[in-house]
Amino acid sequence: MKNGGKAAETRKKLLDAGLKLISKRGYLGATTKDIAKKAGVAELTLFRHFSSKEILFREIINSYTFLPALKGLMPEIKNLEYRDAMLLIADRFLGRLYERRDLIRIMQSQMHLYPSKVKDIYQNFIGEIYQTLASYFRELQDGGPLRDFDPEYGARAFLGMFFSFFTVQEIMFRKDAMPLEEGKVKTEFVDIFIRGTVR
Amino acid sequence: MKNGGKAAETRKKLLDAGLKLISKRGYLGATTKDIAKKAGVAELTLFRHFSSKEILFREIINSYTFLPALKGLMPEIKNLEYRDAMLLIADRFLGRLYERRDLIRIMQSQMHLYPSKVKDIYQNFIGEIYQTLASYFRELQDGGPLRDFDPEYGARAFLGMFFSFFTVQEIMFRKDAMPLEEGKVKTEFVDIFIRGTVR
DNA sequence: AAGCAATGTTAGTGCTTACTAACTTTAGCA
DNA sequence: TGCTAAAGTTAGTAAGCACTAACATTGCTT
Repeated sequence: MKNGGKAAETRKKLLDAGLKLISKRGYLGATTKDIAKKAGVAELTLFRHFSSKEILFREIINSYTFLPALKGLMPEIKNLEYRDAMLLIADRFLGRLYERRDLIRIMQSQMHLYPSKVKDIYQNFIGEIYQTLASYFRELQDGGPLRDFDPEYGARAFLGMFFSFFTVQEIMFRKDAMPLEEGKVKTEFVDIFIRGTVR
Repeated sequence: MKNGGKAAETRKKLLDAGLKLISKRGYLGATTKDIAKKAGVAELTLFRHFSSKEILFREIINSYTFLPALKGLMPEIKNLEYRDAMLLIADRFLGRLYERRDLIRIMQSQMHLYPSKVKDIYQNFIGEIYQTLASYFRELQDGGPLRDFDPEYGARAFLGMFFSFFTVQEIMFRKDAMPLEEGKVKTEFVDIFIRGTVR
């Protein structure tokens, strides 16, 4: 392994440690000393890789920005029935949220520090999902099985149910209050979204 | 006005200023100096009312805890049609969220600092709403117009749509991205919840 | 008018933080 | 073996933080 490879490895360790600590304690609560310790390097090494704490934070946000999560799913979905498609989308969406829970925690708690940056990320992630889902609805409305509701609002309603569930379960209380079972959440929410609640 | 009245007034000003600043900058980001300044008093006065910053924070959380928001609505609701009832609930719920947006911001970002305290508050507020709504569903299922879904999950789905909408709109971006119109949100979300999305 | 509770003013303490300087140690590669 | 990039070690700085001491001032109540 080259020397450059070692530096890149250290850099990665610092980004990982920073992500976890900041998501846990907030930007101000996570000290450079602790981040370095968690990464297993000297504090000075942190500053050799990132000239300030703020730059480290920016790099964390950048490097962990997630790629589109749903777009690649669309071809696959068009061959499914409506209900199965929605179940799949719910599954992937929740999965993505779980994968990125640290980043989401940061977004929710550090929004005030870097509003524009975090906004960009949010729009990359959630915004793209909204659009994809809304256009899927549009197709199914045009001569398809769906009634005439506003697709944008529908996408927000659907994803909002799951996002809120995720927030309560994972961000606010770590599993120890108001537990709902994940599998049942998917089917119940999807059924409500499809059939509504009246007989 | 008595002297005690003046002290109580100062105390209130400090609680108000603390709520706003902490909700904006976080617990660590809001300094006692700034809180006192915002309240229009000397920093020392803050410490004469609250012996430490942490105690000030606790008092803020305590004093702004909201009372049950939906329970009092139930008698009123039983005379309404299902759709009108759900619209009213949506309206009150969203209204309550707007009223308490500062506290909710704190809950979302400072959860990790005081998990048990904030958890209590959350359960007072949201938990009670869930229960109330779930039992309303139960009644309407028993020989009423509602089909047989799990009422707990239904309550979470319904309130989750609105909570998520509120979060995105008010907490994450202050109105400047992905705007949905509030009135339309209520009717679209309620209609989806009632009728679903298929024809 | 006098007393007293509440607040202001000024100056400070000790601690922690982000960040730096100067020098040493390690480990891969020519 | 010796060069070099990368990291370690130690010791520090300046600034900001929560919080305190000592004393002066305000204004309501009687």
